[in-house]
Formats: sequence, structure tokens, C-alpha cells
Amino acid sequence: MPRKKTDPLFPASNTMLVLAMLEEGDKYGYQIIRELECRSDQTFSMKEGTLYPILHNLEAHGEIRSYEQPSDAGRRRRYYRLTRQGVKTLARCRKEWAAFCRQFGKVVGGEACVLG
Amino acid sequence: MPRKKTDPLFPASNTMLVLAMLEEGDKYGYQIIRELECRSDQTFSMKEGTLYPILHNLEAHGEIRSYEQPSDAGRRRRYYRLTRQGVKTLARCRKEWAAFCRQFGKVVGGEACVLG
DNA sequence: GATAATACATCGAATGCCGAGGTATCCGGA
DNA sequence: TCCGGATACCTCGGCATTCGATGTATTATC
Repeated sequence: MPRKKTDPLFPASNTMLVLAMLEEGDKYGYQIIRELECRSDQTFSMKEGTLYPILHNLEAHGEIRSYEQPSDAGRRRRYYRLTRQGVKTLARCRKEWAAFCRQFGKVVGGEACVLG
Repeated sequence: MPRKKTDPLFPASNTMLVLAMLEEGDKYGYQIIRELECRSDQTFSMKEGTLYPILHNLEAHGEIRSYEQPSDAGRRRRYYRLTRQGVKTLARCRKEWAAFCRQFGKVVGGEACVLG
């Protein structure tokens, strides 16, 4: 299957990844991309064209809230913070992920992924 | 995130699921759907509008081959069989899944999913 | 003064997935 | 006998995801 460019193995997980990143504390877009890259040993290199729409979408749905706060250097930055709803959503996503992972493993073989 | 209808948590994994099902032996479309449902405790209820295009696509890429073989009852059936290439692809997918799972777990928390 | 890194954003195109619809056969029950 | 349900295949349209490309602006570095 010469997998086509846009045939990511597990898309849509990006939203969950963003939520999880924000759980540790408020972050701005660019920072999320860098930290995610670092934390996953370069496995997840989320593109800006992917992240920003997700951030805007999450905010529109009340999962996160944003505020401007320039860096010391005076650089423009928009920070995002998880709302209470966002925390709940993340918890639900984790459960769904665990269930998915368990069932997926049952079909393709291998052990289940235990979470939370 | 009132997840919209078409916001599957981990799409595109469907192709891998199909490959894994065929590893056990030749199967026809309808059978794949039924067995998948059963094997995953009703978690994966793949739709026909999802499966058949995947089957056709996999065959077009040489991952599987098909042949007609009516059931005893005379019902029309098109069986699919993994090609050697399909077996290799499945193996690669399993590795990718394991890597993804490990990294994903690292970010969202929880243990890694060990496979193969 | 040029180049890279930071930091935000949007658009178009490709792809994934499903709901809805279509066709046809076979079986059991009323 | 006729009808509905299960079996079995298929396609089309539409929404969502994702990324590459592109654009803007500022700051740091060489």
C-alpha cells in the first residue's frame, strides 16, 4: 500500500494530543508543536496548518480558552488554557482511547494498551 | 467537543483491521464485517460504505486478490486473500502501530502498547 | 543587512469515513 | 403465496481531517 501522503495511520488523534499537552499548563501554539515533537522523539511533528484550526475549533466548542500574553522579548503570543469542560473531554477521550486500543489489539494481535 | 458524526477517534486504522482479518484466512466482505463486530465486542462495526472501497483499493494496490466462490446456498460471494505483499504491509503496519501507540501513550499518559 | 527562528494565520487539495441508497438472492413465517 | 429480514454486493455525496504552501510580522544571529 504505497500509503499516500495524506493517509496518516491515526488521524484525529491530534485533537486529543493537543488537549493532553494543555493539561500540563497553559501553552501557546508554537510551543505545543515544539514540545510535542520533543516529547514524542520526533514522532509527532504536528503541522501549523493542522494545529491552528484545531485550536480554533476547540475554543469555539468551549474546550479551551485563550488570552494574549507577549513574551519578555515582546513577541506576540496567544496562550490556551483547558476549561473545565476540556478536562472532562480529555478524560472521556482517554477512556475511548483505552477501549479502542484494547479492541484493536485484540484484532491485530499483541497486548492491549492500558491507560489511566 | 460534541464530536461530530464523522470524527472517528482513529480512522484509517480500518485498512489495517481488514488486513489483519484476512491474515487468518480468505474471507468475503460481509463476513469481515460480521467477524470484526464479534471479535471486538461490537466496538468495530465497520460500514459497508467503508469496507468495500477499502477492499477495492487494497486489491488495486496488490495487497489482496479476489475470486468468486458462491456459497453452498448458491449465494454470490467474492473472497479476498492476502498476497505476499499484503503480508509484508501488515507487518509494517503493526510496527508503525506499536511505535505510534508507544509515543501516543507517552504524551497522553498511561502505559505503552506492546505489539508483536 | 541577510538569514533563521519565532509566532500567528488561512487556503486548497487529497483522503477517510459514513449514511443513504441501490440491486439481487434466499429463507422463514403468516 | 407473499413479505420481511438476512445475506451479499456496490456506489455516490458530503462532511471532517490533514498537510503543504503561502503569507505576515517580529526578533535574534551572524
